[in-house]
Amino acid sequence: MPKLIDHDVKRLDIAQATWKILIKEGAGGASVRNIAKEAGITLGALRYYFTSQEELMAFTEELVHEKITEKAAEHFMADLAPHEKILDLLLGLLPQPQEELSASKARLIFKLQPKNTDKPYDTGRDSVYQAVKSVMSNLVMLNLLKKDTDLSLETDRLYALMDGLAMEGMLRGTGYNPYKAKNIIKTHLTSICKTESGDLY
Amino acid sequence: MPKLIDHDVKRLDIAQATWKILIKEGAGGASVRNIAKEAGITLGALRYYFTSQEELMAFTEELVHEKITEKAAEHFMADLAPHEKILDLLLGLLPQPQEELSASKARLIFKLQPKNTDKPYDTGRDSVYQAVKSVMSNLVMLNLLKKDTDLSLETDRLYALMDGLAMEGMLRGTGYNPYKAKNIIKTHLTSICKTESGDLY
DNA sequence: CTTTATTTAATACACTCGTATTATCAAATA
DNA sequence: TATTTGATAATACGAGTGTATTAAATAAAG
Repeated sequence: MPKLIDHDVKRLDIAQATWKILIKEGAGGASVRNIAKEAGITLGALRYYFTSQEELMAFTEELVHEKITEKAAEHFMADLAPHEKILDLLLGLLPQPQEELSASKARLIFKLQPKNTDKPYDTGRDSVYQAVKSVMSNLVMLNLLKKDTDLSLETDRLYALMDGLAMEGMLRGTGYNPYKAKNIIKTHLTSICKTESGDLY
Repeated sequence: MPKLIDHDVKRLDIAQATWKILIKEGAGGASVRNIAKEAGITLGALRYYFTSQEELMAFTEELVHEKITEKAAEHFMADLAPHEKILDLLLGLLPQPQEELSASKARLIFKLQPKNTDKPYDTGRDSVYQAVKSVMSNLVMLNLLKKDTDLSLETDRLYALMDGLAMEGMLRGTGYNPYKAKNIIKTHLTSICKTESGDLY
């Protein structure tokens, strides 16, 4: 009977506005009023689609993680050599310059946002950690890792490196050099892979 | 003529209270009222010692960086084998469990705090970056690095790794395992150092 | 056209924020 | 002791926050 507005589409619109605000002003600027203004709706309209700010944030965070997981899956299915695929995948997890809706930055902001629940951060729900795990698992399958590699340790090492690089990418506004990040990841992959098969990276 | 209260000592007290609040509640909880309560003084008293919140924050951030630089210098002068010194130094830059006033956590919080100035983050003023640079520089002096090492790249790689590990340490409350971090750093140092001199780490 | 459910808009409430103002208290000098 | 100056305390102001409430507008169904 009412106006024909797709509820889910509108929720996506609002979540994207939230996303945009988060990147532009950080978590501190993500007030419901700011978000409503960014989405071009009023406060009441926003509250019609999301009954609380917490719900909106959870929805947006989920959206960001879905986007990252999706992107990683696409890279996995690319028609490239394994080492090329892996390199592209990892680079895709970092902020890109002039990226309007950076999933990497948004993920970091959510990750660093202190939840009122005092439970520690759950890496199991981190899309980037899952992607890194997949990458390492693939390297094992392809028998590319050096002998006597501690898989768990190397997974955590690569994960920490990715988080550090992502942070660097987020904090540096314009003067961020993605080529440097690419070279760092290449160096890292080379150092954990067997050397016998030549310089893959 | 007045009460005999050392101005600078009191400013340090307040800065320490700020530090404590930052770690306990994050940057969002660091309101002047919260800080005053933590320091056991009133709002007016706080404003007497710091004319603005911004000044207080800058003072506290400076204090944190001084503490880190100091600690790193101590480690450098320790009477240990070079590789032991370096390992201890790097570990000292990470959050330690049950550490009341963690300089590492406080530094990260400041680093991630979006300044109203839109200038990008200046690594030159980051005490941890300086420490990492010193470490790498030392490895060069001692001729411990592998041949054809890209010093700038490896410095940035280690820096990113340290930031990632520090983040992990900050986000995990109780379930944080410093031994894992130690092993990761050991592995990393081994991978960038020459192998001929045996397993140093 | 009227009804009805959906969507929007506007305003209000209680709270916290940083800052400012003002008066009061304490102690060392004269 | 009186005075002066450092230090403290209490309160207020305007802005911003999340949420709640209520009235209005919209468009499909009868």
